[in-house]
Amino acid sequence: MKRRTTSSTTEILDLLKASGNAMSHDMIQSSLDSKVDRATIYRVLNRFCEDGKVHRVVGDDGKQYFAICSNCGAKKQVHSHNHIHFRCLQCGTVECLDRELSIPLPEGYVAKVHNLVISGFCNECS
Amino acid sequence: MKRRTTSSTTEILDLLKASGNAMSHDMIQSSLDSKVDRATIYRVLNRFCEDGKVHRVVGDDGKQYFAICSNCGAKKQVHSHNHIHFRCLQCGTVECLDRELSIPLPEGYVAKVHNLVISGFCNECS
DNA sequence: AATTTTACTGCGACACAGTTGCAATATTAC
DNA sequence: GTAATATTGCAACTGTGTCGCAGTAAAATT
Repeated sequence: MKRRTTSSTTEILDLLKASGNAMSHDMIQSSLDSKVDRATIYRVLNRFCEDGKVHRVVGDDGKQYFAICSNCGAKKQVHSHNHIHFRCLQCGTVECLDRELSIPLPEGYVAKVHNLVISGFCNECS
Repeated sequence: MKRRTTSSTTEILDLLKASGNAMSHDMIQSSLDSKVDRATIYRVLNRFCEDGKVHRVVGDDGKQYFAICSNCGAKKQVHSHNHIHFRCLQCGTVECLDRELSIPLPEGYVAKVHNLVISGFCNECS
């Protein structure tokens, strides 16, 4: 399945690049200039994840957030981004912290996805 | 609002104690002997969380898991349990890892909730 | 440049998790 | 035993994310 570039894909990718933070579907939808269907946004984002262009974090609010991390751009093929995200309970911003931490697992355990989110108040809101 | 002990509350608490792992709502419902309404289970669990009897983890599947951690029983009042959970993608088990890690946050940031979940395959399933 | 191929989109419907209002019930206090 | 009120069950509802399908548009082919 070859990928095609459409106005939706470029707009969404540009938006994520410009933002720098992790964005939820509804953040993306309301930030887009043109009207793009909900389902399309989800499909675009899922494709980006498959292609390693973007990674997904699930917040403690149960919602998915999508981000292009500047510092993990180099190693795109690594599915398991083991850095931490911070979600502000006040302003809703979800940012990547540049903390790379290696967590030793018990014998016989294999890690596939790291979902590490700390929620609280960012420096703007605390 | 004083709390009352009912058959639902004791059954659910006993179940979580016996299990030792973090359980989702549907795991709990199917494990209960008596039929308890979905909404009731959620309400009971939310009350337990408020009272600090139980803590909540949100998996990268977006679902809530509830657990009584043996090792964090001592410091009940601490809302922010900063230990890590492991969710097996095969068998669905969600367990507490005994790793306590302190994550330094940037200046001005205040942590309220730690939601640290690693998904993969446990030693039984890998 | 026109045509074909097929990836992508929009719409609607759906599945699921979790919450809430309300009347009925059961627990606790008196 | 009776009164006060926390809890329950039911139904309805919200919100997130997915899927099938027909129509559209990007890319390849001619």
